[in-house]
Amino acid sequence: MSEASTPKRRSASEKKQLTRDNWLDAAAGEIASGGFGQLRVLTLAKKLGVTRGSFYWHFRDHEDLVVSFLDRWRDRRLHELQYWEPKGGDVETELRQILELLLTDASRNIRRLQVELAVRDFARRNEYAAELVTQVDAARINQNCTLFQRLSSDPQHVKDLSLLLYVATIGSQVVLTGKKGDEATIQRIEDLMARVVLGQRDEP
Amino acid sequence: MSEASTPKRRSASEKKQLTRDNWLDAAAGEIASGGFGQLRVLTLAKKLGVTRGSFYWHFRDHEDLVVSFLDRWRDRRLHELQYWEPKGGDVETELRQILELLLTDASRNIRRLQVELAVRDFARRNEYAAELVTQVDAARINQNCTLFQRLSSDPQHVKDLSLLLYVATIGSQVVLTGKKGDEATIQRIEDLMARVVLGQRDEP
DNA sequence: AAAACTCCATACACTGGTGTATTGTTTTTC
DNA sequence: GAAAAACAATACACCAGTGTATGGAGTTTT
Repeated sequence: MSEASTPKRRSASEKKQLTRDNWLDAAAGEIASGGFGQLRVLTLAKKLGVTRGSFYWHFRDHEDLVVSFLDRWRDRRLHELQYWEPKGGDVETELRQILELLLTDASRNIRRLQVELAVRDFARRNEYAAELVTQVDAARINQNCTLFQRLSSDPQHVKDLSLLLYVATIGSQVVLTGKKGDEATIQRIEDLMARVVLGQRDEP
Repeated sequence: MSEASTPKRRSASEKKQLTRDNWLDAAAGEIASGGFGQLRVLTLAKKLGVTRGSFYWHFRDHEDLVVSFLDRWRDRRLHELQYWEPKGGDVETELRQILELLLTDASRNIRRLQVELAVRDFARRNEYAAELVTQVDAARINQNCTLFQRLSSDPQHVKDLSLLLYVATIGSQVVLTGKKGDEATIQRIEDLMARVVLGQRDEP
């Protein structure tokens, strides 16, 4: 979080020293492709071109790595919500922006998506991860609520719509996992959701 | 969780011999709680009160167990779709039945849900599992389509609604994973989805 | 009842992974 | 520029898990 002056670009030839964050970045790759269950410090070390001796300098043990990774993930997910304020004057365009952010945009960054799904899966058997996931979920749904307040005056209705939208996006990310033709499908869901939200506006 | 610590000799007290399906059932428990990554034949053997010698008689190796489990899962998921024909004369009550089946009913059987989520997660890094999941997804969405044909005359609209409903259900199962107050939340989603589907009826 | 088949136990070899201790090599700091 | 601190390599002990080979114990077949 606090190192801005040392970007530490390490290529194979430049043997720069590693930071804790470098290890976490490498871990992200492993977690994205194989989940937390496949997270091996040995594999990470090979990937970074060092031995495990380095790892046990930066981290206490394997669990320390996992917890640190989860913490960083939570912090980043919560922090990024700040920049989500849409700035379209029209209500409909604003909604479109939100939907695009939640669906199209999220599906493009497959690495981030894979990590999120891995964290969600891990949360099913790890108390700490589950706690962080609920925090992030709550924050996001709450965020949607504030964005949707312009669409309806009924607060309960706003909450319901936010929740529906959220589970729909998560479901899309789970079901449509990078297959062909998913782009178009996501677009269809996006359109439909927009129609749903706009159509349900202010009718109790 | 706890079993008799006498792996020594299985006394002839009606100790029935194991079948392939018994092993698969035990595997379901492990997969539900820990995912495919935690599937150990040693643990299974302990759970069943035998040693690994038995396992390697019924299965060629660990992979054989996984593939067999996935096959059985696919077969059962496809087969159960047969019994989903709702028989409510009214269109709305029929829709309600479908929704209850997809949301409330599915969330109650947490064991089945956990297994499904584990399979989905495993599918992200296993080609074969991914293939089976797409099969099941397609079959279910298609099923929803046939059920929804009574609600709209536009086939594309029917497809869209089916897909939206499906991703919403999956998303619910992923997000609301057994926390407190989920029953009520699911009920709200169910109501909202019903309003969405009925409200969007036959308007292109 | 002997042979054959089915199912399970035991023992062993082997792999891949963790964690620790110790030493070696760079960077910082004074 | 030397001491100190940060980082990394090596070697080791150790464990959990797989797969295989082989030898039983029950049951069924002939």
